[in-house]
Amino acid sequence: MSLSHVLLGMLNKPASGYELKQYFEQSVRHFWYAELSQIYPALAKLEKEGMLSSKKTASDKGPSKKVYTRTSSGKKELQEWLAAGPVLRTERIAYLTQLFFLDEISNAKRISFMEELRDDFAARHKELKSAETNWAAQDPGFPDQLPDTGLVKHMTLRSGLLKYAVMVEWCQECIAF
Amino acid sequence: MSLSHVLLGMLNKPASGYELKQYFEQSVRHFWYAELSQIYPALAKLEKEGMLSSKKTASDKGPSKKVYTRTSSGKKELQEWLAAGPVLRTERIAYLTQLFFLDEISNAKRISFMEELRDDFAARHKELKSAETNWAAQDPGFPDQLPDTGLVKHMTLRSGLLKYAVMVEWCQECIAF
DNA sequence: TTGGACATGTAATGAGTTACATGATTCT
DNA sequence: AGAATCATGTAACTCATTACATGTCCAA
Repeated sequence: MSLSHVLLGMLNKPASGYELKQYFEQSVRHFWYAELSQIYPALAKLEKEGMLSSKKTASDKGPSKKVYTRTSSGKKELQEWLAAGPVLRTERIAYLTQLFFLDEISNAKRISFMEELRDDFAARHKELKSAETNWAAQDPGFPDQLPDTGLVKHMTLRSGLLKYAVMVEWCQECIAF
Repeated sequence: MSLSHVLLGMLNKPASGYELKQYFEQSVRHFWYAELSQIYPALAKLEKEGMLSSKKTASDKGPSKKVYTRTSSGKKELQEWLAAGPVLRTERIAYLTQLFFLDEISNAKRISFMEELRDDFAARHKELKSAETNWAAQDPGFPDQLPDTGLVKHMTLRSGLLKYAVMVEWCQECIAF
């Protein structure tokens, strides 16, 4: 239901598959993941469906690339997806599932599991914090004078900061217990 | 990588596919989802691999059912999965992805999107809260005298309560802005 | 007797992962 | 010359969703 929509969202500006993968890693990566081997066929399919158009373009570094542009039909599809409201309760959170069954392993292993989890949440929090710092340094309008585009990015960023902060505390509480 | 492990975890006590689906809806549903049409073949595969054994058993209500039991090999597989540490950064959270691109729709639509999101978080919080209340009513040992099994369930429940509470507040903040 | 919960599956399709394959360009 | 990065893909496989198909047992 979804990589296509993510790509349509990212193709706000024309880009090649390789570039899209890089943007992925810097932003959407925190809540969506895709391999290049999934991205290329997805782009081809979107083009076949008329949501994107492409043209070969010389690259500044490396071989020539296939740059995709979102068509009006692609934009419409994206807007319909968004206007239909949030896609809810489809998340699959492996670590919570594991935690739910964690009584199947020893107490020592449970603790190191929770420590690893805490460390990862802390790392994610730190990543977001530094993204925020960089943004603030580069953009004088941050965080109060943002355009719509920046506003929703900021909201997304903030949800991560709040969530990971709570989750780190929660892990500490679990470990302490 | 995973429905199999979830099933192995739930087969702590023998159960049929139909029963497992019901347990799913009551517990794991908050962080994992599976259709019956996915569960049945997964159980069959686990049996073929020697992780489960099954036998046909009469039901109190309805036709006879196929009750699966976890074998020692199945238990070992589960423990290895858990001992390998948390499966991290594989979550795909559709609503955050949508939010990230939400500047593509009108302000009015953005607000109703956030309201719907907030209402769902609030509903999830309420579901967990009532699960906690029921548990407390039925179990005199709740929450301080829990066995390992109950302890990890409580930890999981608590993570959801904390997370959804923060997310509701965050939505409010977004809407107010 | 009919509707609902109980019970188990298959088939077709779509989405995602892992492994493989190829080649251009740039930097050292 | 060799390594790193840039660039695009295919193939085989696994996992997940949607639609279909079938049938039992019980209560109203």
